[in-house]
Amino acid sequence: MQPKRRKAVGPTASQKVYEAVRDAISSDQFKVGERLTEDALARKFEVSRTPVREAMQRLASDGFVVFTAHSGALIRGWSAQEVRDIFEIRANLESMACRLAARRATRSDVERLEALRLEWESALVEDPRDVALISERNRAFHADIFSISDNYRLETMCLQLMDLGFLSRSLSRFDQDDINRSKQDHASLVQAIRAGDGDWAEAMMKSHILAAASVFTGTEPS
Amino acid sequence: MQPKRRKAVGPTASQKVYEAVRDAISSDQFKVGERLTEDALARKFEVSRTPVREAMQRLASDGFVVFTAHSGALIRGWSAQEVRDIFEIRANLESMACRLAARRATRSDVERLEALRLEWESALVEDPRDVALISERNRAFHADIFSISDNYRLETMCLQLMDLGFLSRSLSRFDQDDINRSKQDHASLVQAIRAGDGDWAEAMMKSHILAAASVFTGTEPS
DNA sequence: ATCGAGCACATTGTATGCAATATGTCAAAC
DNA sequence: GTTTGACATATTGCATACAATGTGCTCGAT
Repeated sequence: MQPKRRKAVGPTASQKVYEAVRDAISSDQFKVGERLTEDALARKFEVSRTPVREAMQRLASDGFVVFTAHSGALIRGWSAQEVRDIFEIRANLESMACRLAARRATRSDVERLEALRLEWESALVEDPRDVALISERNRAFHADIFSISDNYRLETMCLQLMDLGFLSRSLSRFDQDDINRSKQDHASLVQAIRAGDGDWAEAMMKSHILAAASVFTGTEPS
Repeated sequence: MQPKRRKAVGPTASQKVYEAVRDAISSDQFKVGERLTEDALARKFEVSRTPVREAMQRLASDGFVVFTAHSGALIRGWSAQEVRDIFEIRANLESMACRLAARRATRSDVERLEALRLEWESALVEDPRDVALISERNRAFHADIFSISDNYRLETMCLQLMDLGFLSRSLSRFDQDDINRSKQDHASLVQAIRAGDGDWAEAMMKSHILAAASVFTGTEPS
């Protein structure tokens, strides 16, 4: 509960549109190839086209939409090749972050991470069908590792890749074996980081991600 | 020489401003902390503030400027820590690209890469003080490796990191030994890729970048 | 002299209008 | 029936005006 600032002016309209549309894309609320017309979004959020355009620019920069001049923004889809490429990069970057995290984690970092892991497991046990909640907590767990790595740029890049949108789609393809493996992976990750064992942590994360990739690869949605 | 397209309409004003400012930042034409006011840029490029704002958004997204609401864009500087972080990431990502390039390079890829290497060496020999040209050709050489890796996303990310701006600043700190080592590194890189030896190529690139990092690290400009 | 409140100015954020461009439709030619 | 061109419409790109916010300065109190 942070102190209320005087003149606590909210985020700008542009920012709000950006976040709303980004979250909508991440949670798969648009169809691939769907066109995002500025007027429609402007009406929907009750702002003018200007902040909408700025939000679109940023979304395009992040890779959520493709933006061609005079033609506007389309929700982009991912070819099997692109999905494979992205998992390849994630396997490298996130395992790197994990190595750093193992080297740099304090005792309280490890405790917080473990708490996040348990929350994720709870969500998994309580309602295995609540993909949104499970994804959210999985994201929080991974994001905390990035944060512990204490390399801000790396953290940002990892988050960007993780948020590209097929995370929740990926989870829905997991069977029980995949879920059990993931549980074990997360537990081992915390253990490796707690032990300060960079090699272990790195290898663990790499295999964790490549396993997720193997579940996803070869499936072409929509 | 590409065929003239009908209706070859130029890039948009926003795009032109973006590229111009980005190149200006990359080639170190702004002082760190300098404020980029929209009006000033608009007058300079003879456009309105609207496309300038869009360019600023993208530059902020790329990490060239920091953009705080109601305060505008500042040329961002890099702490020693951030520079170290970025080199750390580059060492990982670019060596990954290099491994992929070694696996996937065709004969003509290797020939083109070797040609780029030789052009870079020429620039180095002809006028060692022409930092801009040498940087440009060094960039072309590395960029070609990214391209050969055939992972578009990876290519984009590597380019973004490489273009963050202290590349040319870095080069100016090289002494003769550093230059000789770089020449040897580049030659070995081509050799490793030609041989299709992913391990070698990856290790070579990693050491190449970490060596460059060690030259740069500990020096805090401006 | 130093500090703080308040006002004036500079700059950014947003809305709106118009110009430039793309997209879709329909008719005519083959 | 298919294709090609032109025209009408929809949508984006940019300019301008105004509102909201931040910044710095003056002026007065202590």
